[in-house]
Amino acid sequence: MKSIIVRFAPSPTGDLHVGGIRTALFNWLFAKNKKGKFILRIEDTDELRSSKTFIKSIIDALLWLELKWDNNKIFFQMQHKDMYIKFANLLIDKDLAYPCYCSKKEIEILKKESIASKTPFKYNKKCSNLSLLQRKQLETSGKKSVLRLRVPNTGSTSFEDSIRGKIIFENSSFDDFIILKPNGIPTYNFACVIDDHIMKISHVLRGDDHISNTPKQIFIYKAFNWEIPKFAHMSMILGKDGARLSKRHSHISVLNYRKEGFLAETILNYLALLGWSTEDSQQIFTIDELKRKFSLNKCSSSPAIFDPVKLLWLNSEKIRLKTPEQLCRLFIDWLNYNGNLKLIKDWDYELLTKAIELEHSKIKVLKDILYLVDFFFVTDSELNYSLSEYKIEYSETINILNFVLVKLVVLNNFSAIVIEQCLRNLSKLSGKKSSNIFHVVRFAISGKIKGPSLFHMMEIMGKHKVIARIKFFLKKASKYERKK
RNA sequence: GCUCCCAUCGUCUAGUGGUUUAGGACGCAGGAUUUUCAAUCCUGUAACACGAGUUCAAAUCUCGUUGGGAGCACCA
Repeated sequence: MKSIIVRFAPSPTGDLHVGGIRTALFNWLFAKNKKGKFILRIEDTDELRSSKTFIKSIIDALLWLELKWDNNKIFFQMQHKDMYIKFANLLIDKDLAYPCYCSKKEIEILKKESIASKTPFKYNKKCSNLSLLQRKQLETSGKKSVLRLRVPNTGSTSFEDSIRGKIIFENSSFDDFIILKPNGIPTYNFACVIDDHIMKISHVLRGDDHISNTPKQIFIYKAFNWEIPKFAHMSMILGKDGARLSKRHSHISVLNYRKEGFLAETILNYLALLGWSTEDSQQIFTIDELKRKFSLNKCSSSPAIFDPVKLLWLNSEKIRLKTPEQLCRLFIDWLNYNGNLKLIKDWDYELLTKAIELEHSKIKVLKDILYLVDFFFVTDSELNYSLSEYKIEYSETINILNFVLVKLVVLNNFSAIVIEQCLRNLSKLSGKKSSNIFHVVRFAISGKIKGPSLFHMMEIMGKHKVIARIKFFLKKASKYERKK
């Protein structure tokens, strides 16, 4: 059996967006599932728009998502310019391609004419039958040429798409397209075929925007008499407005999701769900499960709209599956990635882990941890009391807190259970509603009206800090009241 | 304009002629639980684009209509 080799071939003309990552992911999953190879090829033949920055960001994104490519090296097309010319010469020798001396301006005029007459543009083959002598004359007169492929103008070309089934094109709808630019650099379709051939690519898995390139590429395969790989075209990912993500929303790099605190495996899991599914509609997968279960015939042929709300849900599910220790590590790595590690430089990691455990169910993105647990670590005066939502009146608040203080000071065992008992007793003793007591204490020590389980939060904070906080709050409150 | 692709709840999808009063997930609404916020657990909400045909039987097959998308570069 032929060995399975696939490739991901981005052009470094922009950051990798979710559409690009999905293509990479499906190729990678397909390779892993079939125990094949996954190759990374950078299609940098567009000299004008390609940049090193984008190459770096593409590699960074793949590394973050751990979509590792095989052979431990990256193929750059521009490092193999000579190879394309060699192959092109082969076609000239067999007269399957010919140089064309028409200038860009001449072609422009032809195009305008075809628009005016409402017929599709096709190159008029003006240069297709020049004699060798004529070519030489044009060349010595300084005329630049491109290389065009001879395309059959009768019959049809078809291929069996692994996702969509048979797709047929009439050959007459194609013209003799350009395979080599005047500077000797190949055009996309030519370079793609040469590379896929020399890399022994067995399956070409890409976005369905390439469907109409496929017959052109088949013309090239046939000209060389090469074996044609299997093609599979997956549906596009669209934005909320139903427009293709890769164009109008192209500024959204996947690395942005990293910055926001999404987990790499969330991105992969979610993207896998866009255009692929299992019979039981399973939603949450480990990466190993994805590798094991992925198959092309479960890929959908209709486009999918990217839903950030579901992505967020999935991320919180993934986060819930982590241990507090793992999350703490992930959080630190995330701060480090964003250059914000200094924000927690005085924080005690052991306390942080406990705090994370306490608020685990509320964390949707890593970013959330910061504002969810910061009150454990900041100094009393750094605490921002959000008074706007605070409901209980001043005198009552002072009253309760003074009671609480007296009770807490004498507590030897400052564990959640004991604290709870203590505060509930206080409620009975004083006749004050327990919910009021809890509310007031919560606000005094955290500055918030929402938060983790009160008694656990107090236990973790420790007796010393809890008492100090309450005292600090009382002082602050009395000042505030006097000002009023 | 030409060519190609696509069409099930708001969104992602299951479904490949009868097992379907169309299943799951996100979302949304209501309830239970709870010291708050979450989480959790129930319950509910909502779809086969339309029209012909094939068939005893169609979301599923065929054709047409409509709608959406992509491609038509000396971009990839």
